[in-house]
Order: sequence, then structure tokens, then C-alpha cells
Amino acid sequence: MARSRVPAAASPAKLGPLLSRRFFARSVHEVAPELIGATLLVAGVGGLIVEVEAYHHTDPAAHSYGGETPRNRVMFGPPGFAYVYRSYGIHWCVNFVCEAEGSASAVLIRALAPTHGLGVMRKHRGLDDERSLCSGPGKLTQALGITIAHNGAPLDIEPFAIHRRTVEPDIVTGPRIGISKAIELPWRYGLKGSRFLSKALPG
DNA sequence: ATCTAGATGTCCT
DNA sequence: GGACATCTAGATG
Repeated sequence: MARSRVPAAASPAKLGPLLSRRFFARSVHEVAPELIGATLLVAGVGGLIVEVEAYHHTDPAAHSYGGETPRNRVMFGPPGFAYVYRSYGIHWCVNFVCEAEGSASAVLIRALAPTHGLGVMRKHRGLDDERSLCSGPGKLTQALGITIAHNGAPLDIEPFAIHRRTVEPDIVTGPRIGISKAIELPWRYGLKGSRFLSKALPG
């Protein structure tokens, strides 16, 4: 039997104003939930942010926890820039640096609902399934073409463009994924009911 | 549906 | 050498 209600396909929601660098100059725990429902575009390709995780310098699960290294250097810089790192030797993952210079805190972008440039994303991913295009941190960077070349790039200048959300979404929280330290902290934020999450959240 | 192995950069002991 | 903010393909219930 068909479901009683089929979730609407990811429709290009009305875009809010571009987020300035200053948007990120606050606690990761304020910024992370506010990013749910915002639209991330790289060279015009991307979608609605439906899942993020917050990481802070004082957090054992954060890359910056052990101090500055060549890899995490951007995390220790000013807010409003992209921190890109290689995960498991294979994938790229993208974070937005938050708070203040030296705070070394960032929000990991984990999943998008694809809205812009579906054809480009399918080509980058070598997949057709819309649901699999951006439903994970490594998937979305591949779909959008984000690589180490974007490490340290400002988030308010092309090719990056992040549009403020225009509606207040229902947000659910839970433990972060794929970490072994501080696993109890509920610093994963998701859009309630979204079918583009990397893994289900309550609600 | 859950499980496993394998891909391998960067940091750690 | 081992762990890790992951993903895929293939095997198995």
C-alpha cells in the first residue's frame, strides 16, 4: 500500500539573505541549530541543510581538542571560513568555523536535501537516487565538488553562498555519529522528519 | 534488514 | 602500528 502521505520532494525553498561571516561569530550551540533549514550552495549547487553536528575545542571528539596541527589550522582561525579535512583517507568533510579566533570550534555539515543543480550532483556522485546524493558528510562534499582546495575559503564569498532560512523548522537532536569520545553529548541537530538525514533521528 | 571488509590521509603512541 | 567526525559492495538473515 502507498503511504498516506508522501513527503514533498525537496523544493527550492524561498532563499533568505546571504549569511555574512558575522553570523558564525557565536557559540556553535547557537549556530548549529540555526543552520538547519539554511541553504548551502557551492557554485550554485547544493540544497537545504538538514543535519549538522557541533564540535568545540573543549570537546574530546573535536579535531581541535589536542591543539593546532597543519590539518586543523583553519579551525583556530576566525569564524566564517570553511574547514575541510579528509576522512578515513577517502572522503572530504566540510565544517563551518564558529565563535572567535582561537576558539577552534566548528559545525560539521552532515546532510542536505538537494535543491539546486541536481544534474551536477548526480554526475559528481555517479548516482541517480536523490536521497543518496547528499545524505552524509562525505556524500555532500562529493556532490557539491568540495575538496581540500576549499579549505580556508570564506563562507560569504563565491563559490560559497549560504542563505538564511526563511521558516522556523522543527529540529530534533541526538548523539553525534561515528565518534568514540563524548558519545553521549546530544550535539547532532536534524530537520524533523527529513528523509535526507544520514541516519534517522527521533521524531 | 544487518554485517563485514576494504579503500587509505592524518594524527597519535 | 592503530584510531578515526565515512562510504560502498557484497554476503547473509
